[in-house]
Amino acid sequence: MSIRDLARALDISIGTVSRALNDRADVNPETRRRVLEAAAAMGYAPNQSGRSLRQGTTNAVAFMIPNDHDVAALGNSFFMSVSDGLQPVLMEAGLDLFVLLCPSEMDKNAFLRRVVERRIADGVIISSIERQDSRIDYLVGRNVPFVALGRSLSGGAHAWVDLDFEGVIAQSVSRLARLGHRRIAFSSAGGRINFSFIFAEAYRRALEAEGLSFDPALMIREDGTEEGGYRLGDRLLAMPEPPGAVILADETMAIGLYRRLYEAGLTPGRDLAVIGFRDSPHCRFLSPPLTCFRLSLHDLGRRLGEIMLERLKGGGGADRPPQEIWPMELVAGESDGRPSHRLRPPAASA
Amino acid sequence: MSIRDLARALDISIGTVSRALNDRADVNPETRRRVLEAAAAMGYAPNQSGRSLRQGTTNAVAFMIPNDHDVAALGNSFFMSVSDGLQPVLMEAGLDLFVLLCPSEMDKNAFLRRVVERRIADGVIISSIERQDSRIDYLVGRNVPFVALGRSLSGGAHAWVDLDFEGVIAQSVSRLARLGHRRIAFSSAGGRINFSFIFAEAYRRALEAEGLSFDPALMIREDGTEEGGYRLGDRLLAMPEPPGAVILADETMAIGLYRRLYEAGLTPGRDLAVIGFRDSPHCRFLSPPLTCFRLSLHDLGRRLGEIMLERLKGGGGADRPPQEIWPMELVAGESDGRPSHRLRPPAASA
DNA sequence: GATGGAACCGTAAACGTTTACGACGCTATC
DNA sequence: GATAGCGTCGTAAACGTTTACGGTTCCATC
Repeated sequence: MSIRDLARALDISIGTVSRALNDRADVNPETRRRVLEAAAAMGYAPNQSGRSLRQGTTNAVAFMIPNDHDVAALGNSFFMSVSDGLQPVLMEAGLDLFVLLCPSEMDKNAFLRRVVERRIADGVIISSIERQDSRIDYLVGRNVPFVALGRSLSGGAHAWVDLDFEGVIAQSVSRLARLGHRRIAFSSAGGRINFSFIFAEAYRRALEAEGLSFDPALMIREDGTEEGGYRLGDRLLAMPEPPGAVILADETMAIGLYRRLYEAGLTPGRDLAVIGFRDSPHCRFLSPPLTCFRLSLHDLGRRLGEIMLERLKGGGGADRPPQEIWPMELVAGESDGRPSHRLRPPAASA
Repeated sequence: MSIRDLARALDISIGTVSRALNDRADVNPETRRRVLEAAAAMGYAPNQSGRSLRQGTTNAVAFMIPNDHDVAALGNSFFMSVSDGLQPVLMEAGLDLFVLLCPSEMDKNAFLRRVVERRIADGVIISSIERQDSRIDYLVGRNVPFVALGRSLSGGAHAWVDLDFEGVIAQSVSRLARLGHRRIAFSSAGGRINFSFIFAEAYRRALEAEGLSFDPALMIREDGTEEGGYRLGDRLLAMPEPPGAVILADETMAIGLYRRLYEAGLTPGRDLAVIGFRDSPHCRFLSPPLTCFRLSLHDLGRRLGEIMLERLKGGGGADRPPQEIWPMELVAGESDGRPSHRLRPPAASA
């Protein structure tokens, strides 16, 4: 079922069929109608490989997301929501969206190179951006249209979209300081992901802005998972001089942290102030409600699509590529009360 | 950077280059070495469109997952984990995996047709199978290699893999009955998804097997989300004759249900026995621990990949397509205690 | 009636691969 | 020394499209 069959059935040339299907000008309206009708009737759709080969374009955009274990928690709901906004924008423009999962064992650079060199997509969206990310240098070097979901020190004038980590931390610290907190801990996953660095830097600056001193012992590295949050609770409880508040770089941690606190007979918000990061559905049912920050991932995804289309059309022209930081809005819960000094479990203090 | 450039650089014919790259027999080992070396040095990778066009095969498998709102909750962790097992198997065989998200506004059938007709992938994995699913008829009719993640009444002898819903319900009901429960509710999302029907049917049969009577009021339809679980709690509390136990078709509901119970001053396991479905990471931190069922989604994904490879190789031969039901193993928590009659909130009973 | 132009359509090349086929050179055999 | 066979390689066709180019028809104009 190729264009040839369709042409034969209609007794016209394949050139005309192609023009009719592609809405070109120089074709008789009546002919176009017949072609479209026959195509629908015979269930014809152009072979994408043929088109790609001829046009040098695949009509597809690849969204590369890592399947790492540490991102699995975050990634799930996060990337799905983003894709949900991204997809319709691309589809509107006649582009397919291929979500590509980079296997955990495979090098992200090698994976990306493979995708680009085999010409699987016209444009790429990369995520989980590292502080220095060679994928960006590679894409810039090969002049591949792309958008990064996350900032980086690499590259330079490439398009990216990112969340306002600085704003989140600044708001959190200042809010806690207003409540009277002077020892505010911060927990992040570390690693090479750039937002870990941004978070850490913003944390120090925010403390400074509030006139609070920085204590290295209060910057705690734990996975951004439920388990990580549980272990964070362990560590906080074991500290000789525990903080009165903790800010989480990943709200998923709150689930584990809450659990650990409850096990110790403590209540979040009363015995330890907790502020989470994103207002994710899985945390919406924590009790007491978690203070965190809202952002429409759907809108973010849509914007990502728009930028992608721009990059594809522009062909890497002289226009400044957009670089956007999306603010997040505080959602006040009841998890971040005034300081108390009850963090030691009752058993220990008895 | 095509095969022609590579051939020119090596001063041999493109035919030989192609044979060398594709590990064909009739090529001098020394020549092959030179070709591979040059390809690596010059960063050459065969253009996928060219290959596809010539071979009539795309070296890709499409994993079509819906982006519906009701599956968004389930889908997140579920599909990611499955993909994580699936991906390496395909990659080992030189196949790319494209995760395709069907936009919520778009008809699933139209989306699938588009994918198949444009020859985007050699094989398809479909999910969220409905009781009668025309996608299956379509794929069978067009002789497209595929595996369904979920049973259906449609099709017939096609390959599928599914979870053992019957076993889960039978185990849950019998376990609760042994604990002395006689009024056991069941909550599922309904809709056209086949597992809703399977669950409902299995529920009735399991009651019968235990000599318990079926009460339509105890089959409660709610979304398989946190919110759905919360509303389920509302409804249970409002019942004139509340059940002593409830089985959830989606463990995510447990999060909302727990919350609602706590708000009413009630404790899962003591005041209401709760059994969830899957042992998902998001429920692992519920307190008291949720009784649910374990299954390695990673293994399931791997098996899905193996079956896909089989289907692609077999070319739809005379062999029986595999149809597998994966058993799930009970993980005893503390959420399913003996019956009590304290479901009415203390305020109401006081 | 010759000419120009517009509207429409057919022809054929090109995209980058793979692969059937045949050609070449060499060695071993009778 | 002719021949067969093997190992290696080049040639060219084919996959399904799109598109530049030229051709045909028809109508309007001078």
